Amino acid sequence: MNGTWKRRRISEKLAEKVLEVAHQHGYIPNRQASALRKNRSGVLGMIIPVYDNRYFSSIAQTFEKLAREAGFFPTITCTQRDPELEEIAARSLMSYGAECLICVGATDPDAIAQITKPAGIRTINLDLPGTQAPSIITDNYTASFELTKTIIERLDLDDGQRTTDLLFIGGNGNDHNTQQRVKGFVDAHEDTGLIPQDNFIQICGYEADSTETCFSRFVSENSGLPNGIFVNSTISLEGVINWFHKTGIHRLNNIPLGCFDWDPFAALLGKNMIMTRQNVPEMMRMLFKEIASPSSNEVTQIKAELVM
Amino acid sequence: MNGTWKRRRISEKLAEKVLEVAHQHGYIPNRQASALRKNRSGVLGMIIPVYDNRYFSSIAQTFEKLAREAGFFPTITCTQRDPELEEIAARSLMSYGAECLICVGATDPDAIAQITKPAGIRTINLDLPGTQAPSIITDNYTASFELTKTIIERLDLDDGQRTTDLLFIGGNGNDHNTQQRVKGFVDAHEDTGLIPQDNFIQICGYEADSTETCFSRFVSENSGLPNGIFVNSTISLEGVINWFHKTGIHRLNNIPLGCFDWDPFAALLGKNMIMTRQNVPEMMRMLFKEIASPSSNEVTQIKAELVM
DNA sequence: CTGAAAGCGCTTACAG
DNA sequence: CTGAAAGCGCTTACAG
Repeated sequence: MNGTWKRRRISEKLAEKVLEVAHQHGYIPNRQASALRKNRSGVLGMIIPVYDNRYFSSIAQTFEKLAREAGFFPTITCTQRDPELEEIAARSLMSYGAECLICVGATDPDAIAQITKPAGIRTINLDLPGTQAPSIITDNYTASFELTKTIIERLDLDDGQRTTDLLFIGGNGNDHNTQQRVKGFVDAHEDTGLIPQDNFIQICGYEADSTETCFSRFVSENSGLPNGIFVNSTISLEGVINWFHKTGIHRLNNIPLGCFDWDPFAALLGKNMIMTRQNVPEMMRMLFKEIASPSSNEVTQIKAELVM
Repeated sequence: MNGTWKRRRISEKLAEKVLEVAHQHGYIPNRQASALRKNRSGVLGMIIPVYDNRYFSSIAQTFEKLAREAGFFPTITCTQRDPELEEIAARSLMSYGAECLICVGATDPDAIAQITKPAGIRTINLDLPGTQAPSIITDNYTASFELTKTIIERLDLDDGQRTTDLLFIGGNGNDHNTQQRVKGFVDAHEDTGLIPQDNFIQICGYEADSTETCFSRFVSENSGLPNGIFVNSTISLEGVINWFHKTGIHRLNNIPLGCFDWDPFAALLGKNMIMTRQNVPEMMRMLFKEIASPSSNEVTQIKAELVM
């Protein structure tokens, strides 16, 4: 049934007859048994924070397509940015025979590599880098630098003003991406001869709720809206937009709003929306190159695109 | 390692010692071998059209969460509304031992039930119904009726006008959901003493591109915008919004726009957006009820919610 | 009560 | 060249 008859003295005619009968009876090979014997399952596991935004859903969709085309069986599991769930999911995928584990935006990729290593299972990091496995990520610094510059150009600054009153909001202070994006944000200020205020950098988590709360507090402490906003992900953007929705959505039109990540509907909100679109197809291409021929534990950075 | 020691005369102390050593060595049980022997894999398979919209991504996310809570191993695969890929994916999931196959928005759910039946594998349909397995779907007729009524209320109709000039766009004429939504659309007209024009019902596929092309053609043939628009899914909405983006996004404010499906950013586009939000948590609750205790091949309809 | 054998559905090295 | 045995990592019915 698996084609090995070709290596035997079995006629094509007989083989076809057998295959035909098997097909009629609805025979489906048991890949679990095959995997057990061959010590090769063809399963490619992926853990990903969530499905419900364009960046991650597009990663999941492209990954599945390419994996199937390469003859693998893709299995994705979403782990809600919960490090404990990430470990459980990793073990579970290994239990089910995953040959290789792709960790997307994992809280602690090195901890997962630590689990897979003794079992001889490879790990590849995507979106957030680690040190124990090859990593493929966006060039967050450059993309953030460019996004910030573009927002600053659109700000309504007084002559001789040294500060921008531009707010950076959202993200996780412990993750590499947020750190690099803050760095790009700060450097873009300096590059323009401006300085960002300390309390204008609000790292309050990615979640919509926490971002909305944070933004609301910021506005009341600041006694008004900032000059412009840099939102760190579409997930956080939901929180910011919710605040505007509750307090007057038209105010969105008066303020330059940059968002790190892209969404087709969000891109059309307000008159001043600028979005960063990460290059998912290219990241996936690099991922399958890495799967096909393993390299060293280096970080590959992919350029993102500015969408206005 | 699997807990059966409790049925033997093995002391807890010894068991713990063994488990501890196994843990230190990074032992992970092989679920494929276990599944082979027990003839029970714990794998729950799901096929779904795409991940990249809120409705399907939320189904995927909730499914995974509940499956894991119920002790199953969820495996989702997206099949791009391609009937051939749906069959391949179904066979593939069966090969990997899926105990039960959940078909979400499948083009031909009965064809898949036909494949799984001989292997003794259950099928459950979600979103689109079939006749060979239990189905859990949205009450499309009622939701469409209500959405249409709400759009009609907002139309700027002349006194004595018999037609609404309200456009229905998007969807697939062969699928049950589109048929029911068109029925609700027509009946809501009649209920108001109005009639929909024939050429104002444009079933042009769900894809953004085909909807944009169709809308563009409609506007030029109609020599202008319709009075209002009923868009059949957020996927089709992307096409309509793209058209407005290219031709003047401000015009969105002047036209009541209803969309069957919900998206947090789309909900805030224009001043006249009305969205139908399908009740994913309730659908998932019913799904796991069905998984736990199989019923007959009936269709369960879940009410959707209107979001303004 | 418990050790050891049989067997799940495959693949492949080996004997004849 | 090819039939039949061994074995992948588990679980469980059975013998003693």
